[in-house]
Amino acid sequence: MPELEKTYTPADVEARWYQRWLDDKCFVADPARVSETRPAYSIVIPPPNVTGVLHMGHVLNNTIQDILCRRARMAGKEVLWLPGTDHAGLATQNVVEKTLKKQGVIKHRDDLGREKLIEKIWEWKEKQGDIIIDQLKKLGSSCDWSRQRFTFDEDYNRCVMRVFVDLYQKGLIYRGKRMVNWCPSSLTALSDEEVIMKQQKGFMYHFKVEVVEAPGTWLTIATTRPETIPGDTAVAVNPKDPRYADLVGKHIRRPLPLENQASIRIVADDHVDFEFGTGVLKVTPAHDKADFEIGQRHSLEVIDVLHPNGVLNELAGKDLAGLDRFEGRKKAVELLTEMGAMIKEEPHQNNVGFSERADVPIEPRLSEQWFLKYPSVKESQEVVANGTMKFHPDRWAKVFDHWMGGLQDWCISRQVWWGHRVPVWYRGEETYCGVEAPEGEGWEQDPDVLDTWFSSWLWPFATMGWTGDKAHDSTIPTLRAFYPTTDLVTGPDIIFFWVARMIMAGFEWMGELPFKNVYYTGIIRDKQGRKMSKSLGNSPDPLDLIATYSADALRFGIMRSAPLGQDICFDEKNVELGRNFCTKLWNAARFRQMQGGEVETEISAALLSSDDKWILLRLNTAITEVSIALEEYRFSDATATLYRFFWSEYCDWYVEASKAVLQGSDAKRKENTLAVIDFVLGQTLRLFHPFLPFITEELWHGMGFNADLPENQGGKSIMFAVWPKPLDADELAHFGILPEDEKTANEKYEAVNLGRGLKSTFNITKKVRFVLQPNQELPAYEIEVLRILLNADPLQVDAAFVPTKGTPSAITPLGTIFLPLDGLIDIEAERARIGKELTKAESELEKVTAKLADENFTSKVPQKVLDEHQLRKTDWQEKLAKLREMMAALG
RNA sequence: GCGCGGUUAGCUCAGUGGUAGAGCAUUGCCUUCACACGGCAAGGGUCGCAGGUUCGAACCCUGCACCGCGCACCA
Repeated sequence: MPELEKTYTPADVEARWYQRWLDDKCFVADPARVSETRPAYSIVIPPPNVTGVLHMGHVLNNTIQDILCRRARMAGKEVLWLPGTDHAGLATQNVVEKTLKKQGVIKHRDDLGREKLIEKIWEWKEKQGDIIIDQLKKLGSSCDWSRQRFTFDEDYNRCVMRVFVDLYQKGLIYRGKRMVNWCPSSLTALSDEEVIMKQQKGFMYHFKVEVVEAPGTWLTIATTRPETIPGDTAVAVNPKDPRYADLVGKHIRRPLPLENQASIRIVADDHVDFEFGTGVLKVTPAHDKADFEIGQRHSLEVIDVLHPNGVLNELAGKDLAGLDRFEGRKKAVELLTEMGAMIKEEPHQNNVGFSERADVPIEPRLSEQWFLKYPSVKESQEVVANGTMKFHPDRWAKVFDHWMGGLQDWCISRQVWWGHRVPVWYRGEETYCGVEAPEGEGWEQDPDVLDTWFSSWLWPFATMGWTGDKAHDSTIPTLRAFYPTTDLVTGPDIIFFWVARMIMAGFEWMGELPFKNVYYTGIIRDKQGRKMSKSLGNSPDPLDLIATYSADALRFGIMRSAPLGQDICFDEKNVELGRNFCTKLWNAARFRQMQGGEVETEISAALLSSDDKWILLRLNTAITEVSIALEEYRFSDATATLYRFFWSEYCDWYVEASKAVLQGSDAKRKENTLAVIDFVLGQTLRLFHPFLPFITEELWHGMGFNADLPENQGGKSIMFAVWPKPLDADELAHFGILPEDEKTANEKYEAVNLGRGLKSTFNITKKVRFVLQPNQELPAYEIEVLRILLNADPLQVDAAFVPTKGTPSAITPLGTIFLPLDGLIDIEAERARIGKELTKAESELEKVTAKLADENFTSKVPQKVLDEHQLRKTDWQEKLAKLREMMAALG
């Protein structure tokens, strides 16, 4: 057995193994290997933005995917984890534009023009685009990099074009002039999902207008946006509102712009809530969605008073034109005040839609855009509702269903340059839609590009070579073998953006769901519960964490704190704990090596100690728990089990107890104990591998566990070693392990705990003499284990032991343990200690006795509960009697 | 307004009807021959509040409060 270094150096080890895995093509999926006995397992990565850098959300998300993939590999599946990046239209263009501006290359994107800017972005992508990919590799992600995709690759672009054309031909895509969410900063339309409502503190302005037909009659209007008054083309009241019934059909004089105080109509519309404000609504069809609809119902003129960038235009009048909308608001208030129309302004809270990316209030704006009526809605909704596709946790199914039930057409065109261009050409009155440009002269392509998500929703199949030609697609090995994918791991924040749309796309073009399970991670928060974000600067750099603690530690730390379905409260302490855990694992392995000898593979049933049997049973439990937890996506439970099993059960109890054999002189027993250790360690490394890929691989080889294994079953890499199975009934019988063996060792450990407690109570820090007055026959081996675990010197076994007055003692399942403290007896302290225990025993006994005396209880309770209480009563009675004896012995 | 989560030890969380748990943190002791990134031990909770069901409630039911999220939205 080779010798392990005294300290573990993760940085070297992690880099070395990752390169080895790549060189050995360990992550490459081969569709040809898929068979009935070797089922396919696949995940497509949620493609990170190509401009992105790894953040804690990626760490969480990709660690989970990697765990699932590695575990599937060990379970004998052919695994494809398909990676790639997203061109992220607007986001990327913003980043590159900003960089170019900073470098002084341009002042505005028009300085370069469309083609040149796109060229620049491609250059940037070639240079910077793999940063996040490299970071994912640092984390240990076992993606099949030979299949890495980019949503703007040529092949992928063709998929997007095909889908557009298909939907166009089906009549599901149309172009129309509609009210859309306009971002005045990015100068593009946005989908409803890209608008975030935020509560804003502003003012409600009340101003009065005069009725034209009845001079001297004034109406008061409440508005939050006085700067849009020049765009008003009516005022509206509720038809049922008695206050204004006689005014409907009359006109008011619009106060702004000053040079054009037009007379506009008073209309009646049900939309107006007469309890809100003054019950009089100014109608600005160009700048409000609801107003636009009112305008449609009453055939109102639409006056757009804003430039696309949010600056008021000449229609707003000479006083307002050229002002930004917020400046214009102040100016409009001034003007109204000056003319005496302003009645009051009061603080007002309302919700304003913000552009998700640019973080500025959006403008509802009338413009010509492309829209999509969602396809395959019914199938998509059903497949989740009936559980064919499972959401974890399943409460997201309800959220999904709700959204699917209220679908609005999707505005898919964007007025940016970086993205898939709308495949539509115009020539005079002619329109052509096709994957390729039309033949002939004079065609001009639509300038818009498509929403990034219009490409992302094809990800599960467009990455696998999909062409849209059914006959051909059915011959594509990757698509055949790995679609539909098994699991999708993503955040619930993109359930509408991405998940829902992928489901619809899957049905529409593959005729099948795109994945069978969706696991929604939590959102990572800092210790104060705040969402991690760049602007708050509260997100640690995962690469720093990896440098400080190792990738394994980061993975373990984040998994430990990621319960299913809940947000994650991130604390670097967890990563530190992960690091400590790896160190523990390393040292435990070293301890085994220091015992010498080769890897022992033969366990002799006859030579198994009670502790051996115990640890084998605990291992069985751990294997079962971890396996089930992983199947149910309970990653934090799985890590908790691993932690408990390895640190507490294996290291703290089993290894310490085994020292009785290892430090003894019986070579045969020693060899057998080593065989148990090797078996447990080998299984443990396998269980840990999905979580801690690097250190487990290093130890797997360092300990020689790979020797004698077939190449594809752990000989080459632990990642192909067979996932542990609990010993079955036959195997347990073969080793002579009975369920009660667990109890036997537990009783011994309880005795140890009590003995240590005594020592601690009396502040004994050195080796000391214990006396055990056993209540049963105890083999020498057990005595020796007790002696070692108690750090006793000596441990005297004496059934007839008569303690001197005041000797501290404890009642244990194996008998009474005494701590004879010749000359050091503090009778008062011991009396106090026993007194405390007495009180506890008395009160417990009282409680259980009272319950058992209650007919109401005994007559209604199931037998099992009754027995349990009866037993508890006896236990406490015995204990109490002993304690009284001990007290009496103190005199 | 509608809906969904959450509220258990200082912190992060397990615990779906039968003796309140874990890890971390804290405190004390220990440089014991794998590991001080370690070992041993100790202290610490009327389970958000109020009712109800039950022999028995952290757990089931009703209402409320607070925190977080989503959807909708009235100028």
